[in-house]
Amino acid sequence: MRKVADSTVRRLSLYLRYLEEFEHRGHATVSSDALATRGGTTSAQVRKDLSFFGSFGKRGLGYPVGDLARRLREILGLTRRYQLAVVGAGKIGGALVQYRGFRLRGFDIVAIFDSDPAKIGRTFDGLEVRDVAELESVLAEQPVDMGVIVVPGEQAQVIADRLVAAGVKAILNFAPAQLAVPDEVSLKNVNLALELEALSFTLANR
Amino acid sequence: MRKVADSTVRRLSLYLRYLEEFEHRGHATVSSDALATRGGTTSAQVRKDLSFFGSFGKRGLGYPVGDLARRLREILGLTRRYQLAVVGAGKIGGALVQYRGFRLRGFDIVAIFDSDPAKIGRTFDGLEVRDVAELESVLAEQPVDMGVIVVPGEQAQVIADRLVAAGVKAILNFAPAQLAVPDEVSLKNVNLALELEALSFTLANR
DNA sequence: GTTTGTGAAACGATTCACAGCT
DNA sequence: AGCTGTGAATCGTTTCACAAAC
Repeated sequence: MRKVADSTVRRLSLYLRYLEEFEHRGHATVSSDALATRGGTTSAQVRKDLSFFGSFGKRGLGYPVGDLARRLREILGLTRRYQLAVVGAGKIGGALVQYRGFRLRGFDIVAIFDSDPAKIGRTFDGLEVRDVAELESVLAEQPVDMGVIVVPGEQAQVIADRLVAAGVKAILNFAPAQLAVPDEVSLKNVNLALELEALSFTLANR
Repeated sequence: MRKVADSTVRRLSLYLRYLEEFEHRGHATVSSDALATRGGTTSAQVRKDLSFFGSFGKRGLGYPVGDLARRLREILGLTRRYQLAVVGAGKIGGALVQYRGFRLRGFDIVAIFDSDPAKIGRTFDGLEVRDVAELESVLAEQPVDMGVIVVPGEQAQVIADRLVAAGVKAILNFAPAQLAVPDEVSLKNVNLALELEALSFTLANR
């Protein structure tokens, strides 16, 4: 498959949400312009994004809401569920486990690890915190598709290496660290301090 | 000031962190190449990014670590502290309040709100959850620079409007919603489901 | 008449490459 | 000799504009 820009993929996810809204409101078709207005972009952008994957619309009519939503789910790989392991049972790690939005969209957190004896054995939403020392053995028995790293920055690379060795093919990293992973593993970073600093920049440069 | 690309600002934040590392290790100067290697980018990129704001280096020598870090803090607006209000005292909201990383980098959460009577009056890290009905009166007495929205998607726009009316100039939005804010208010979105779906896309299209 | 799909044009960001300073 | 600062070249993304389909 041709290389798809990250920004394109993000917009596809958004389009899918908007389509679900339109579907819910009983619309049978939707125009690129309607989708664009909903998402704050342009109709040309919507059509370019979609045309990358095929030709889904009817000229003069627009796109069939249900069909397009289905196709986007296929394209985004959302026709199956994903198993996730969270490493780090601190405030954020615990919050992620208990957050229902992930499950709702097909992502099941099936394991959570920590190295702190005070946290091991606690449960979040019925999920017991396991000793991170057992990461390999737990994942051998219960394989996961993605790993979520929520440990301090210094420990993040070691955890990433262990997740990769355990067969994880995608990592969502919340630690403020620049992780190195093999090419075949995909990596996304969420760095909250970075977002706040970007806001700070705009406040300082108005 | 000329328009600065968002990607540039993100890299400046990263450069600042790397400079702090180099400073900590006692380096007096650092080359664009050293910074680039540390951050996984190119030396030309580093020089372009910096040259946007001035000429900080010495040819043949590199950049003075301490001076450049200071300048980057000025550019990013990090020479002052910022007061933040969090709206939504659920799992994520609570986790943010208790997360020490923000305070460490100059962002103080001084108020947290929720509409759930079961949560109002609870404290996180000594900070009492206030009724969101009191948002305007609390912020009138204790003004904040930034608002953090951690409420369900349907409520996010109303909260954004109220924060803006209360004088907030920057918003960090965790709700899965496309918020409309006036031009003079800066907005950053963090959408975790979107990140997971981007990972899902790469898994589905390898 | 409406709206898609798509080449072409415009724009923006990154990389190249080198003159100029230390 | 080493490394910055930057104009020029390249690359990638977005917008334009219109022929084709309904």
